[in-house]
Amino acid sequence: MKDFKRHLVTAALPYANGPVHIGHLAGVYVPADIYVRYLRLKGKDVKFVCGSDEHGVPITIKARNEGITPQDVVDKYHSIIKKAFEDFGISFDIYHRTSSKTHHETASGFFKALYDKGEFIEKTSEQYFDVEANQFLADRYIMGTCPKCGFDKAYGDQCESCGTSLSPTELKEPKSMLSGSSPILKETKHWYLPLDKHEPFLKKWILEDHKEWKANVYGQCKSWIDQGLQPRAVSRDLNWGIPVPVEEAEGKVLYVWFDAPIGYISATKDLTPDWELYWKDKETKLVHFIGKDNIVFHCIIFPSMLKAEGSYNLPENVPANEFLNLENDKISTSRNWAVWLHEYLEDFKDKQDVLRYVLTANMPEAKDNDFTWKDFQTRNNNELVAVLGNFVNRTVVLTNKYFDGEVPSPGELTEEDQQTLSEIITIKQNLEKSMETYRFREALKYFMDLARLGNKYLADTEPWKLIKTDEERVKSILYVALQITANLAVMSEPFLPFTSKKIYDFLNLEKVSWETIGTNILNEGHVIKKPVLLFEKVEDQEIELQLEKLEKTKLANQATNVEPQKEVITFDDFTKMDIRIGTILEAEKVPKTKKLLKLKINTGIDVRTVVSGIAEYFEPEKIIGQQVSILVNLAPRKIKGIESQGMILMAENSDGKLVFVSPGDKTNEGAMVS
RNA sequence: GGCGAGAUAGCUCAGUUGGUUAGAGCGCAUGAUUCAUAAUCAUGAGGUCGCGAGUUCAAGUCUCGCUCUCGCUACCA
Repeated sequence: MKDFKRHLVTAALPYANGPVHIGHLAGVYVPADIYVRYLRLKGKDVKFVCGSDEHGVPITIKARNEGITPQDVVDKYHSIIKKAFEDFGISFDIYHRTSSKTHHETASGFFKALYDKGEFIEKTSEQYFDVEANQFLADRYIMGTCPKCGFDKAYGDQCESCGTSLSPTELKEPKSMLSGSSPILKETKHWYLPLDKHEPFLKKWILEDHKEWKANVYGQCKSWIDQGLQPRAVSRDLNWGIPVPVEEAEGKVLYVWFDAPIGYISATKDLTPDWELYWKDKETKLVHFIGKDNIVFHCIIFPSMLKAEGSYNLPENVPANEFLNLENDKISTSRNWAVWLHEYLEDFKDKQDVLRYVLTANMPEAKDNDFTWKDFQTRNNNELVAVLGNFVNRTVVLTNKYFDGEVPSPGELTEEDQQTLSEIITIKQNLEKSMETYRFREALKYFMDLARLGNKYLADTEPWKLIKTDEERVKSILYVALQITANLAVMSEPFLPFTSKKIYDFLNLEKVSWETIGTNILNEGHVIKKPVLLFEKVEDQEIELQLEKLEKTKLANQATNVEPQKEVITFDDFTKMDIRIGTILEAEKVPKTKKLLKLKINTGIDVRTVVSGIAEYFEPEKIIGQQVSILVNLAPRKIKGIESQGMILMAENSDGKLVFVSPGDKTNEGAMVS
């Protein structure tokens, strides 16, 4: 493995429209922090940069909804996020933000450099423009009638009623959400990064030169490259963001994914005047820590940008984690299904390390993992308290009890003693190997092995018995046990920084470097203090409290999930709809689809074919004979080449499951619903 | 449906280039121990490595097909 002179480590920029939760921590920030702390302990020259990603359309929408400015939104979440990271000991050298002046200049300059080199292609297309507000409209700012379901409040990118993805020009009667006026189509020019042009380079760089990347990362990159890369737009018509630094680009900003990764560079600039060393010197190793949703940006797009510019380093590795679930359910900000970092600290004061430990031990390195409170309790009680905390405590207590807290001078060490001490070095080497290959849960396991080794050593040597007969021997034993404890203080620092500090404190020791591991860190005669408990048990009731909290969230979601009433319609509007009771005669899956069933339905009027997206919830054989409500006078529509003549009425419950709307008692086909 | 990732002990997961009797932690059982936050230590039970073929002297590991889970994507009136 090449030995680099210095390291630059980045962690994905969190998007500043909400606080951060355990998923963020487990996926990106804890592993990055462990890695960086380890490098620092080894005396490496390392910079660890991150910051808030503060541009993009969702922030402007949130601002509009809350009646505040986008700057207010990002100010609020930037400070919440920044504090959460500090509280958990995520040791950034700088936590920056993309709304800063430095970033605007850097991103702007980066664009200009590529522009001047002719690295972009320009394309002109027609987009909606609000004449009153004098600006182009983002897809989300256009509302109109959905061409598919007729819902009159569909957005330009998606109809919330039927879920269809749309493009703004498909909407009927489009209206601007800014002024309410009808927008006009107007030509607008945008700049594209021709990823296709970089394809040969990416192919070699990733597929040949970086086969060591994690399977999920390598696989996803390969899939993208194999499918052929397309030019990607790097500008948007929006007024929140970084203006495109070209004369003819008034009212345009850099697309958020273009500006966000440049945030790593801006952060480094504000951190050190030597920033170029960290970005451009070939002796610097660049590593991006991200979640799996960010793989394409960090492995394909950002490297293409850097390559196009020409003077920057490319990442040596991009260790992306999978996702963390919570109690068997996807973590979701909008559904409030998460453990928020600031709330955790309210309930578990000063227990940052417990969470860091549990998240590391169960880190989603190779596949999605599940966080459960029960597991949290078990790991705390059976591993942190029983193995680590207990070993340190018994060693320090014994030393205080037998030798008044003075590190005893050992006699001649037995083979067992030496064996045990040399084991520390083996553990150190294993741990280093894991760290350097980004296997942090494995590294954590090795660290815990050291505490286990200590417990075993004490059980085997039994100093509490020997003290009655052979005090000299006990001196050697506690000397060895104390060295293990001191080694634990050093080794725990990357994983459990708060705990590490506690151990150092009562050992009355100054922080030492990684390379001290395996040596005798505590000198004989050195006086240690009384121990403090490193961890305390988590009781059942604390866990129940958390589970209740989640249960409440579930209930609250069900309550709030009820859609508000739609616009009032007249009786005439209603009578236009012809809804009948029908019976399903035949049902079969539409080939090559996941959700579609082709149904033959006896409507009383006739027998007709209806295509319906219910295949995920019903097996075709089991719904034959089922009575349903069917809208019979809906205009026919072709779906997957089959003409669908009507629409089955379904109710969606709070779990998202579909149920038939059918009469309570068996009714004759063709009966009208009114 | 397309693409990617995953499926190994009751639970959570390792298993790097195919190589002896498939490992760890937790849980469980039995025993030892009492310095320690009733914490520790030892031993043991427990696996058709998702299913089915194939390549090989040898397959958890490679190839093909299938099933299920997760993510992206398409389909949903």
